Parts: sequence; C-alpha cells; structure tokens
Amino acid sequence: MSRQTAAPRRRATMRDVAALAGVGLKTVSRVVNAEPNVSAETQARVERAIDALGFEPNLGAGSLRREGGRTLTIGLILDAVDNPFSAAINRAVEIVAAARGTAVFAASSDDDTARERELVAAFSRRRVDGLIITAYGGDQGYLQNEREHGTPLVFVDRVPNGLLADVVLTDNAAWSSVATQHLIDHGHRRIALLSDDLTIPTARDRRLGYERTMAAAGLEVPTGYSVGDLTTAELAGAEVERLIDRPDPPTALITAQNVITIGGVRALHRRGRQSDIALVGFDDLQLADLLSPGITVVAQDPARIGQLAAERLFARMDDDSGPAETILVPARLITRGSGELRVRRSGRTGRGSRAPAS
Amino acid sequence: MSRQTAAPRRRATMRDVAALAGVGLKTVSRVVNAEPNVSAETQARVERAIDALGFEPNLGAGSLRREGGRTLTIGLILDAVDNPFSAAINRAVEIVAAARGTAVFAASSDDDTARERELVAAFSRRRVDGLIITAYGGDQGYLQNEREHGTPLVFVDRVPNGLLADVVLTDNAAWSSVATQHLIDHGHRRIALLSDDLTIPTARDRRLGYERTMAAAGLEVPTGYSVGDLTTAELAGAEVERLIDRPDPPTALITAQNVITIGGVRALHRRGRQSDIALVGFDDLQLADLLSPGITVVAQDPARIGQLAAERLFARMDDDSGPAETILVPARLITRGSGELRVRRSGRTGRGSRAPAS
DNA sequence: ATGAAAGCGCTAACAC
DNA sequence: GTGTTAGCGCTTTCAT
Repeated sequence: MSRQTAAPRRRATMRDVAALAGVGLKTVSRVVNAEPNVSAETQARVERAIDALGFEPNLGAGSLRREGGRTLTIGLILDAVDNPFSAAINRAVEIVAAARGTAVFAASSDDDTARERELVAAFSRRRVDGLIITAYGGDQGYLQNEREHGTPLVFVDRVPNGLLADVVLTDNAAWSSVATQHLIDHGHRRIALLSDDLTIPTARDRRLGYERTMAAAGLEVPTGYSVGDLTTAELAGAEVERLIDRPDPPTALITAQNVITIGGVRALHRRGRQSDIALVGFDDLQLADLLSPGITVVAQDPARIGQLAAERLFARMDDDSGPAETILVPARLITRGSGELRVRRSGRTGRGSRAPAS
Repeated sequence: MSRQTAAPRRRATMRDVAALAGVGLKTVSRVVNAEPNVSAETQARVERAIDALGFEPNLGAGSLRREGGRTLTIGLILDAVDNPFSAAINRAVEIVAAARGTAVFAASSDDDTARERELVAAFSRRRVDGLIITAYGGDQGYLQNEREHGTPLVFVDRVPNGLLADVVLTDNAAWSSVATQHLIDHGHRRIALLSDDLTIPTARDRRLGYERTMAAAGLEVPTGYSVGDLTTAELAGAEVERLIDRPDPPTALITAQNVITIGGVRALHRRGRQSDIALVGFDDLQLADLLSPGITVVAQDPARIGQLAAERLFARMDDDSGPAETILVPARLITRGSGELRVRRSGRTGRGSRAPAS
C-alpha cells in the first residue's frame, strides 16, 4: 500500500554523492554539468553514486551562484492559456525552451492591467531568465526595471506602450485591410467591424486598416458600424443582432478576433442570415471549413509567432544587444465561402450599392 | 533610446534593504513575509526602503532554507498544452494555484514515455512542490521516488499504472456506455468505435464501455469496427472512409476523443454522409452546434477536472495523508443532431437491422 | 520587538 | 585531474 504522505526521505545532495563516490564535491559538480577534466573512471564512479542515490541536482540552489544567476526558467504571460491562439503560442515557446533546457511558467493576464503586473512580479521573484508577454493596453513602462536587471523582454501579438522592445506579431493593419478589401471586391459597401477591447493596440491596428481601406474606396462607415469592447462571444453576438436589426444593416461583417467570430457566426445562424450576410474573421477556428458557408478567415500563425519570440528571447539572453526589432509574421486569407458572399439585391441594400464585384 | 542589454544593474537584496532602513536582516524578512513582531514604525521604514530599491525577494534563495523547501511552484504535465481539453485543465489549475501564490510550469508530454520522464526529472530538479500529471500508458512506478521525497502527485484524465495515487477524471467506461446506448436507442446495430492510442487507460475504458454495452444489447462488433491508434485527425478521417467503404459499413460512429471527432466529421462531410451516418464524439468542440447536423458529444468538464486536481494537490501538500482517492467528474451528453440520426432503410443496412428506435 | 549566526545546495575561483 | 574555500540570498534558530 503506497501511502500518500510518508516521512519524506531527505533528498540526496552533491555532498552525499561525493561521499559515496569517494571524490570531492566539485568533481560531482563537473560530472553533473558535463564539464571537462574528469577521468573516465572517476566519472563512472560518480555516475554510479548518482544512480544509487537517485540524485537530482537542485537547479534553484545552483542558480544562486551560477553566472548571471540563470534559473533555466522563463515566464510567458498570455491573455488566457486556454484561448486557442494563445495556446498555440504557448506550445511553440515550450518547444524552443525545451531545446535549451529551460522550463516555462505560463500564466493568464485576462487582459487585466493589475493581474499583468502581479504576474510580472511573481516571475521576477522567481528570477526568470526572460519574459515573453502579451501586453494589455496599459503602460508597460514598469517593465523597464526588469530589463535593467538583465531580464530580456519579448512581446507577442501586441506592441507594448512606453517601452521599446522586441515584438513579434502579425501586421494587423495590413491584414485587416486585406479582409476589408476582400469584402469590397465582392461588392460590399456597408461593412461593419466588430472589435475587441480597443485599449489593445492590436485591436486598434485592425480598426485602422479597416478605416483606411474603407476611406480609400470612398466608403462611409456609418455611426455604430465600428463597434469595440466585444470581449465575449455573447456580447459580439448581441451586437451582430443589433446591426442586423438596423434600418440600414450591413451586408458584410469583419470580426476582428476569434472569440468575436464565434459569437458573430452563432448570431448569424440564429437569425438564419449566414448565407446572406458576408463575414471575414480574424484567426482560424476548428471546423470553420465544415460550416455552410465555410468561414473565411485571416489566419494568423501563432505557432510561428511563439517560435520566433522564443528564439528572439534566447538570442537576447545570449547577449545579442542590437536595437529592438519588430518581427512581422505572415498571415493568410483562407476563403471558404462566408467572405465571398455577394451583396443581395433584395432588401435595403442602399442607394446604388449594387456595384459589380471585381 | 532604451538599450536591450545594458550593464545589468545588480538586484537589491534583503541586506541592501536592511542597510538602507537601518534595521537587521531578519526584520526585513519579517516584513516581507508578513510575520508578527514588527512595530508599525519599523515596518513603514522597511517598506520605504523596499520601494526605494525596487526590491523583489528571491524566492528561489528562500526555498533553500524554507521549511519543507517549498518553492511555491508546481508542475503540470499535459499531453499537449494546445489541445483544448488540456488547455482548459491548465487554466483551472492556474486559477487555484494563483490563489495560493504558486506558479505553474506547464509542459507537453506528447504521449511519449521518454518525454514524460524527462519532464518529471526537469520539474524534480526545480523542486516543484507538487505534480499534476496526465500520464501516458506506460508504467508510472518511477514516480514513487518523487513521492517519497515529499512531492505529492495527482493524476488527471488518466489512471496511472504501477502507482496508487489520487486521480481526477471522467467515468470513461460509463460515459462511453451512454454514448453507445444512445446510438442503439436510435436504432443502430452496426456501430463502430474510433479510439486513440489504446495504451492510454482512458482509451481502453471507453472501449470497454462500448464493448459491454454492445454485448448487453446482443450486438456484434464485427472485425475492424473497433479501431485504435488514431492519434491524428488525418488517421481518424482515413479510417472513417475505410469503414464507409466496407461491404458492411457501420450506420453509426463513436469518436472517442476530440482530435478523432474532428477527423471523423471532416471525413463524413467529404463523403457527403454526415446526415446519413450517425456520430457521437467525446469532448465538446467549438462550433459543433453550428454544423448540419450539429455534433452530438459527451462533453467532459476539463475545467472542473483541473480545479479538483489542483485542490487535491494542495490538500496533499497541506499534509492530508488519507488514502488515494479517485474523483469522478460528471460529463453530459449534448444532443445536437448527429447522434440522433436514425438508421436509413436504403442501402445495405444489414439483415433485420431496421429495429424501431426507442 | 529585534538581531546575530548558521547553513540550505550549489557554482566560481583558485589552489594543488 | 582533482579538491578546498567562499559565498549566492534567504530562513531558521536562538539570543537579547
């Protein structure tokens, strides 16, 4: 019967290993860290002792004296570890970190400024070797301290405020433009944009791309057509219904984030308008290809974002001291039907809006 | 211009704080750890010094002497941090841990025995206070060492082998039975089961529930109807097509894991058979409600599994030394259409298989 | 209410 | 090749 809590047996230390192997402490350290200047015979003896005692070195103790105080640990702050976009980043970061013998603390800020700071403090107290952060909209100037203490910082998905640092992200304005132009090309004139919390720079950039492209096409954005703060699928869905019910409803929607897309699509189906009102979403979704119509999306590449961010972070740890870089990761437009719906002539399509699609 | 790498300013230590505040080292420690026996005035002075120096205590150093050697850190081993089921567990664990001031190392074993052991070793070297593990099929006896050294272990989603420990999971055999019976109740006789790697106890339990229920209903499981090792959506899809192409094709499918469900549904749509062949999947999927037909699933409750596992782990750390417990978390059957499809009389539905559904 | 001394397990610096 | 010494930043123990 294995008890759950027995008198915890003391863990073996290097001293124990040294004693058993009949060598000095430093020799054990050499073997454990694969340092040179150990004879094959001594090494074998030490290894036997390590196995006999089930010794595992205490990395935390080592970091106290290790040069640079390295803990072989990094912190990853995401908006939510269970958002598929964030989870994909998490996975990619883990792969890069594992190859460097580094463990990853992952945590969710929930797009809350206070929580973000708490997480940074929590990781700082654990002396992580580096930090990868999905910053919320506030000011990230407080992170300057961390950096001055030698902790490199890399931002993902969102540009930080009040701090110049490496960022890895999608060219959000450009891809929002692509989405908008795609709808314009299919004859749409009344295009609404459903955005996340506009405190987030990424959300603002997507709005910017939309506004620019609409303006360039000479199209108006009626009041209420560009809606922000849609932080849940439910809010997004309610907003879609409100838009549909307007006297001048949009013929096309852009949902600027995965959660919003889910809420939006669900609302369209609820109203039976999914084959009637066009939609292009940001971020790909599982099963998006199997709906009728399939959901057209701007698919970002979170795995690549995570990978590049982690590689950048390790490069900084390895003493790359070049200027801060902004790394843009390509996305792609995946057309599946919902974004290729053309304007219907029925209903109030607006004055002269039956332009031929290109 | 903020440089990326400047000469890293030395971090303030407790000694620095003590010197600046003009108090002893231990007094600072008392303030930092909210211990009693510090006058209000002294406390204020120390806190001012802490702020002035931007002092953050080094938790790793503290753990060296802290009773029980606590690191305020736990390890979480999932099959893949970017699997939605695992990500939901991750999130729930994080919430419970955060409330206890504990940071979470999350990592992916990829259902690889060697990787699982490496992760345990990596976490052991970091002296995590506890371990939550989604064990792969092999033998978990090697973890006995960890436990003897005082590191509590809680398993999630899968029962460990060769080790008696707390487990939090769905009653897989029972819910697989529910899925099977649901299809039988809708007139199906030829029901196929698509399983994950059967080394995984959870996959075996689901098969068990299926087999028992089929047997209890007096139904045969033709050779090739119960397929395992479907570790990717592609493999699962190919297997569905193979089943469809048999001379005696199934009229209903059970896909025993989320990745398999995706592959299976995709294959049915590819062949245009989604309204023709019934399907019940394990694990809920986003947008599953919007397909035609909607996908009927046995929805597990990963958030609850993660929460209970974390609570159990902290209880063990707090010296709960009762016997190992198995905690079953309720799931529910969500009917959306695909699982309620009845047997068609057309085609080869088999001899006398037109039984009335209950 | 406060502080001095010891030492956790390791790595760095410097012997031999 | 190998070992000895010192000390990282903290918590514990025990004085005062």
